[in-house]
Amino acid sequence: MTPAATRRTVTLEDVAKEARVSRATVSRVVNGNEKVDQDLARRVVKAIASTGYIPNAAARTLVNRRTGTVALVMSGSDGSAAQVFADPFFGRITGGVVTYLRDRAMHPTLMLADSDRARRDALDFVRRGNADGALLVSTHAGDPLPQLFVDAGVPAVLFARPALPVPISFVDLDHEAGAALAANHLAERGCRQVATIAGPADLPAANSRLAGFQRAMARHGVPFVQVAHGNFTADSGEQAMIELLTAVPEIDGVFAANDLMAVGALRALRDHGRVVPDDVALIGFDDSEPARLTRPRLTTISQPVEEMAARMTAMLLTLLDTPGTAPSSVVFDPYLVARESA
Amino acid sequence: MTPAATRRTVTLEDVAKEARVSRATVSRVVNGNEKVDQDLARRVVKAIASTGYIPNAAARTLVNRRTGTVALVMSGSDGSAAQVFADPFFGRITGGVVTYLRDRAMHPTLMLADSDRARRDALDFVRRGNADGALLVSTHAGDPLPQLFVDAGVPAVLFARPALPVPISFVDLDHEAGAALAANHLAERGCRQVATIAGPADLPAANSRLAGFQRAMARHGVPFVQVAHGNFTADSGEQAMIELLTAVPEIDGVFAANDLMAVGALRALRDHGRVVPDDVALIGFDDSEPARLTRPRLTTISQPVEEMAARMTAMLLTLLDTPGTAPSSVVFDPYLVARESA
DNA sequence: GTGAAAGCGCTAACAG
DNA sequence: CTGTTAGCGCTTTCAC
Repeated sequence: MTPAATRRTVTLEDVAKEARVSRATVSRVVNGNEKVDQDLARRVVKAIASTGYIPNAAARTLVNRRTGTVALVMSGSDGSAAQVFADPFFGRITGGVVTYLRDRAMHPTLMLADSDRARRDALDFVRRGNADGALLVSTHAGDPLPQLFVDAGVPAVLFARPALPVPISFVDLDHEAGAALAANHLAERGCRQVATIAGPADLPAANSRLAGFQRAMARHGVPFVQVAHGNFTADSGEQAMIELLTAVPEIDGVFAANDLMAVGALRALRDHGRVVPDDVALIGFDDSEPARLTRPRLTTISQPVEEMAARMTAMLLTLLDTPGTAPSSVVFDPYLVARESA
Repeated sequence: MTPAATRRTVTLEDVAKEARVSRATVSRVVNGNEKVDQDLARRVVKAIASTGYIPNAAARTLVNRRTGTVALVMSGSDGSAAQVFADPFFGRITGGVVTYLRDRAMHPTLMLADSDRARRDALDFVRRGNADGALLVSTHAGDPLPQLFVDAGVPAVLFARPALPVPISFVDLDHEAGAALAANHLAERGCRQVATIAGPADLPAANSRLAGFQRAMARHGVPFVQVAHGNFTADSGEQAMIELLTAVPEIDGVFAANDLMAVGALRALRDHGRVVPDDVALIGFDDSEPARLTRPRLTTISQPVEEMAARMTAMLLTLLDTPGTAPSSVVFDPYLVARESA
């Protein structure tokens, strides 16, 4: 073999020279494109190896208009950086996205959109062509992010239905149905003094769960359910449970709008000498890791986050390949995972 | 205002024409670079606004050799995608990295290196210039990733000291000291029948914690500590605790090499009717979210992951700005967080 | 099938 | 201070 080249940077040109062909031919071989003569191809391959050639992504992108990168934008309420990443949700979404993307030789670039400035940055990131499109994990109701992307005509797909009616693709869960599952389970156990720990009021998903739960309980002859609000953290769940305990001393069933709050509720219940599920049955939502870590283990409503994230990614890639496509949506069905807490 | 341009893509050229200046001048204004005449600058700014100009990242990168992106490579044992992202560690590292990067207008691209193929992809990603450098979260001992990057001369910094002696920068924690902190605390409580739930044997950090614990206990006159191994998951911790309970029935103190395993141990302990901390004191490691969620709350050894991740990122950026720099390392000090479990 | 040549959009000397 | 002129490395018609 010839000694490895010491040049600052090996280009297509160098390979061409080495293989005694034109740049165009090397390009064709590199991209496995057209029909290139076997012999030439062999020579090119050898030249690539001997020169240690590595294609330059920027040059490619400049002409192809493709980066192989998508922005994964975590939209959080202002200044919630730490909390966003601490939530098990983040890991699950990321896992789903990465897993889907890697098989297509693509990668997500992480972005936090928790201020006007950050939102503009995220948008500009893809407008400048740093990414081909965006995956928006949008949460709260007033989030201007979706509209921002739609207005700019930037390809994007949402995780969670937009609160405001924005013409954009999204994946979501049937939150109402999930909450109804919890209500049914509680009712079947014979719970009558039922309460719920709801999520933040500015979060559409949280409201759907609350509404779904109330409606379903009403169908079971329980027209009133006490509600306390939390913010999806364990501590807030504990706090809410304490409130509930005072408001409804004879409480025998609780539905928490996510697992983390259910974990907090579990703590409060234990501290107050209530045995779960004997004294009070408790159901969470999400079926995330924490649900499996408690004692008793949490009965919960499963949300297939990884699968949803993968689907969202697939939708974005389709959108990228077929620009004109109209927005579409996919709503996943939740199901109840019966464990020990209810 | 003139009507917004409908052109397919607005370039510097268009802005120049609109402002009646040269491309160079526009470029200068855009980059806030040199001293440009106030009047011209104003005209340019106006033209940028009226044309809706957005700089093209690829073109820029092609000449600058900078992308503003760094690869965040999570190295996992083969085929552990899901587990990597489920670990609270992942979120904490990501949080630290994103937080540090965003102020510098940079972003991390996520990558999972859990196979030879994936490792090469990660390396090529930055070699092709998709990213300026790499942050390697390398775990297990045999990991070829660090060496791979060093051999290729690609700028990279590790999270966790490399098992094999590789000339590369890294941040790490003084695991031995952390374990010793746990040992001292247990000894001070008067624990004598002590055991530890160690991490995977192929993980340097886990071994250091084990060694540090054993050594410190020996200093306290406890020459032998029973050890059971887990794999850093809660389930494995529970399993290990069960083993320990049979091996050392009179056990009164346990040190788990991470919080997740401690959570599992807590479950086993409860199931066996042992009261924590009265019957047996339990200490975890990491001070991650789960440590705060249990009842009793976990006494644990704090590892400042976010801070370490930020520092690692800072080191990479320095390396990028000053290519010739010799590898450096920063070792953080752990401290004990006393809560209720010990 | 293969090569020549024309850009992709931008920055950075280098003159003026 | 500003404009002119080369490229950065690659893909892609378009002739041969």
